[in-house]
Amino acid sequence: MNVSLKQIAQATNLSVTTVSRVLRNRGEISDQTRQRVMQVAREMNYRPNMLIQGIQTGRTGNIGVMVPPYNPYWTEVLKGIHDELVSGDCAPMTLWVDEASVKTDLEGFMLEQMHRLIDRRVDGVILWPKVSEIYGAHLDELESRELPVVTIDHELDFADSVETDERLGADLVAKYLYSLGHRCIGHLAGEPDWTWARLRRQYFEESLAAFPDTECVVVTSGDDDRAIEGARELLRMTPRPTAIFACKDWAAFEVYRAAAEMGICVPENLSVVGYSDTHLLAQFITPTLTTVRQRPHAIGRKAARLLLDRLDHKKPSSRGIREKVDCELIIRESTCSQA
Amino acid sequence: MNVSLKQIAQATNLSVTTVSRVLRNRGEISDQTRQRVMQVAREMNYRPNMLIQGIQTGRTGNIGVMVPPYNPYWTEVLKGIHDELVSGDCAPMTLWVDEASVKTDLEGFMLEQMHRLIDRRVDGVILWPKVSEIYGAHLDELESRELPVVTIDHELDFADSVETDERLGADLVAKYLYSLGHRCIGHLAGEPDWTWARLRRQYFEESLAAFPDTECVVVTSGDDDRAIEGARELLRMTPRPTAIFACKDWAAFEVYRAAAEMGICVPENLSVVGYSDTHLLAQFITPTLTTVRQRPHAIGRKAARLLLDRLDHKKPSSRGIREKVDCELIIRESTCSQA
DNA sequence: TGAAGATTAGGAATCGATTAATAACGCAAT
DNA sequence: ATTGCGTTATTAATCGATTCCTAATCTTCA
Repeated sequence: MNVSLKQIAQATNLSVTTVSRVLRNRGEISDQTRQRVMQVAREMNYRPNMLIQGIQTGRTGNIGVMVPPYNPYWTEVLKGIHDELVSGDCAPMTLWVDEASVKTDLEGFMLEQMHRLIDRRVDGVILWPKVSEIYGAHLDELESRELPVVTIDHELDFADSVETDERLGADLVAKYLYSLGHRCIGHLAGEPDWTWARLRRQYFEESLAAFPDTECVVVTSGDDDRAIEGARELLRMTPRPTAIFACKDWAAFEVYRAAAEMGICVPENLSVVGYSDTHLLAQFITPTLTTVRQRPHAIGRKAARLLLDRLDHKKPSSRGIREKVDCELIIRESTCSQA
Repeated sequence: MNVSLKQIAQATNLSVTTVSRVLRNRGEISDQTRQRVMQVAREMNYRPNMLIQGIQTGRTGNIGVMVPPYNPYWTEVLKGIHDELVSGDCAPMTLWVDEASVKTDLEGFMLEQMHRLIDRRVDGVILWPKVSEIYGAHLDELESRELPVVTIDHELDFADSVETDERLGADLVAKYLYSLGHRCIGHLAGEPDWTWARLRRQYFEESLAAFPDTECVVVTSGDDDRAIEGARELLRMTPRPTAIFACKDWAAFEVYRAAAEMGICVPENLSVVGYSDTHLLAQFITPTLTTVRQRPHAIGRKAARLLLDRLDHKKPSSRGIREKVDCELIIRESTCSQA
């Protein structure tokens, strides 16, 4: 069981106040008293009770994190968040919202999860929301309580945000494919509910349009399960695209499968580019995948940093800080030049 | 900002006591008063303060989770823990201990992390420790405070544990490879620091020994980075094993690489079996990998359940409950019969 | 009308810790 | 001996909520 100041006070024949002042290093205390308290505290294995500090100062040192289904990318983001929070003497409380496993009343469940965080008096929240979820009741709870919020890969008007520099990523892919000689390029886009999917598509179209004689054909893949249908659709087009930029590595893999079905060789007859550089996937499929490597750990760190700064009132007035994290193109075997 | 009972009391001209009794549904309250309080509480967006309940009842509803580096398997375990805790109105506080990124004083860092949890007064802790870390100071902190502890894939004498039924997994692999005609079989073992690695090896040797005319050659791979060396070593042996059982999917992949280097075809000249059925790896490498599928989500759930039961004193006296979760053999392309 | 009984609401203590204000204490100077 | 100063420790209030105990109502019936 845990030891309280009272017990230390009894053991030392001092008042609770004195013990508190010793341990917090406040006020004048004689050396003798100080050392006696310190020693007894150590012997009794005393540890401060942050619940109390939470009540008194209004700061619990806990940061809520609400994320949709886990995946390798998000695991890295979470690690980044963790590392930065811990370095600031805070701790993350991570709750998941798995759309797939919540059968009914998704909004209700999200509200429940948010209340779980609020009831525990988290100092702030890091969110990874979809556009379709923006106006949910759970966000009102945050806003009305004036809890600092940071979003990732998405923007909310009342919150700060961190995201990959999508413009840069799109530029890298467009420029690279163009340099290989590709002119008719397909894009397998993600659900526009996701900010990143929308931007990725928009910027890619813009980037490609900056090069002469290029054409961009877009198909939206929707759910992961149906990505292969989008891939088939792209490959049935005439003229057939000589390269496909998939909105994420998983979708790129579905392009591989669709191409295999139709007897199209990657990369000889079709160059494929993914996005994320998903661990265990991009490097291990055949052929290995050319992809845009994001920096999820850095993104997580930045999000946490932003939140900690808010808590310390380092950015008092400004609302809606937008941070971008860079990315790079990793060239592997799935792309080659087009004669 | 958050609303307190005091503010509701002022708004309704009642005492804090009465407001509390209404919201907690204790004692006799007139319908009129009850409804007035309820309405005001709703209007003011009141939410209970679990910090207070934590102080008073000694239960915060937070469960500490301490894990080493993230990987797909662990992400699933964490999700299982989360799901079960949430269903029991608790929340996980997950802290990582990444050996690779802690340069010096790993033990000190683990103690720090444990203190982070203890200072926040978690009700219990779920651990994934290595044998070499068992006698660290951070575990003493748990034991001396009598905090309920559940370990995963590992056993500590003062804690409950949940792990895959390694005996079953070893049996499945041994029986299957034997049935394919393999007699000389290699095992690429993991560091014996890990309980699972030790058991996996031990049980596999035992299982295989139960079949006539079989031979099991074992090489310990050590770190992930050096798994390929172990694989090479196995493949240079005479007689060369016709099948290799790798302690985990990642190691199996290294066997693929070593085999490729030496011009050995999988599965024609070498059958390979992995362990875990790691998402994104086992299904996507060529050839797809025969492997033992574990149930990490179920393992996580069970661990959390065990802890919640402890908290409710459902298993008062018994110490060291050992739960096993079953597994199954997923047969894919990396294995074939040996003429 | 008055007392017993049933309702309903409030006061005070409690949980663990912090902090402002105050009370003892020793010591030196007058 | 008394005043005054500086040092050191204690009392009391506070944070938000709960709970035991008590007080103030209102009924009801003799």
